[in-house]
Amino acid sequence: MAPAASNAPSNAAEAGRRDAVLESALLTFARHGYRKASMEEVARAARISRPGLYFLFESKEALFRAAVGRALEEDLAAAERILADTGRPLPERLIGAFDRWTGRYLGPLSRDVTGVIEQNPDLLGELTETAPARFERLITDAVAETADHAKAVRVAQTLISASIGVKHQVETREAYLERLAAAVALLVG
Amino acid sequence: MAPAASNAPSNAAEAGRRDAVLESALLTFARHGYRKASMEEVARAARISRPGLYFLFESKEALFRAAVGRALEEDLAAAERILADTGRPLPERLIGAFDRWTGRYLGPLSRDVTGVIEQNPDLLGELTETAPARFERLITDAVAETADHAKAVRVAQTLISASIGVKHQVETREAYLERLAAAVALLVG
DNA sequence: ACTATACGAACTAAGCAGAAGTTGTAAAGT
DNA sequence: ACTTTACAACTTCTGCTTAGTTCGTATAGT
Repeated sequence: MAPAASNAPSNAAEAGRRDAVLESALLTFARHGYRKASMEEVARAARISRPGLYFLFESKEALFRAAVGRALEEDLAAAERILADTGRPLPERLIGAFDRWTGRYLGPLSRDVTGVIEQNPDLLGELTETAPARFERLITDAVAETADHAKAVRVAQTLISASIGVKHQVETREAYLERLAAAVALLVG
Repeated sequence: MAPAASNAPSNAAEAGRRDAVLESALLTFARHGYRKASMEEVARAARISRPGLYFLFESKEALFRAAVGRALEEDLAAAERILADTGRPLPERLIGAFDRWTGRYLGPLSRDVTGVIEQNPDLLGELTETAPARFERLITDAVAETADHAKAVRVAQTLISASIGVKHQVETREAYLERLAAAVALLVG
């Protein structure tokens, strides 16, 4: 066991530092892929030294898991927040949640955030299954505001399938949102 | 120009021969991919000699285009036939059309028919765009039986997006049909 | 209307040695 | 709580040669 790599941050400042590193690390992984993104490059992007990275994270794998895990948690939390804002109409909230979960990662700039996650399920473990399941749960619960549970399940599943399909059909976030809005209007009108 | 490779079949028997060759050729291409499927192997599967293949088709590319083109045409024609059978309820016909267009190519046996098409758009030319566009047209026209044109367009697009999404989510034809049936029931009920 | 055989040109795969890059750790410094 | 520098072990890339495939065509045969 190395003396470094304190996985539990001891104070708020250190936690913020970790978060900033995870943020830029995810972008670097997304840009070059897990394998071709070197720890050197990740460290440079985070403006720390490479051994400094190993002080914060045990290994490249652990760093990758933490970066993806954090992004997923944040998107899930943001989606939950958006859906909970019952002041706004349900369709609007649903579109907001999908935008945060999927739309956000479309377009030339960050197209491969999804890709780098999908292409390394072995490194991420159960995350690749639990996170989408949690998102489905959020959508189902939101839809259940206006329909019984059984129907909400089917509407949520169809919405998610449509979202995945649209993601494969379009190139831009705008086009995604347009098509998704149509699906939402038809399915929960 | 070679004296062989008569692209326009001169009689019904020769056309049937070509069709049988195209059928097995598509399966061979699907199983090994375009590059790794050799003309030798395609010929063997079609029970003719390799020079015999060159008598029927100008080149490997032409054979591939013909094989994919024929499959697409047949699926499109079958979908059109199914949708035209107005004796059956619309949802049932829609599911049948989607099954022929997409469901048919799911599962361990022929999983890569779609793959070999998607991975060689350069060899297929505009086919990869026109065929899906024609399928969308068929679905839109069918949905227009029960809704105005503007809504039919949106319903058809959402149905197709959902179909693409489900295809990426499931492993078997049965699971695909189950999820698609739910989408159809919700969108054209 | 094909089959069998053969052949050149081009491409692909396999092996392999050496260079370069990467990971994770250590040590010393501030 | 880091940085700089350094190092061993490992993997990946590069360039090269050789060997093997594969495409497309030709020719002779039935």
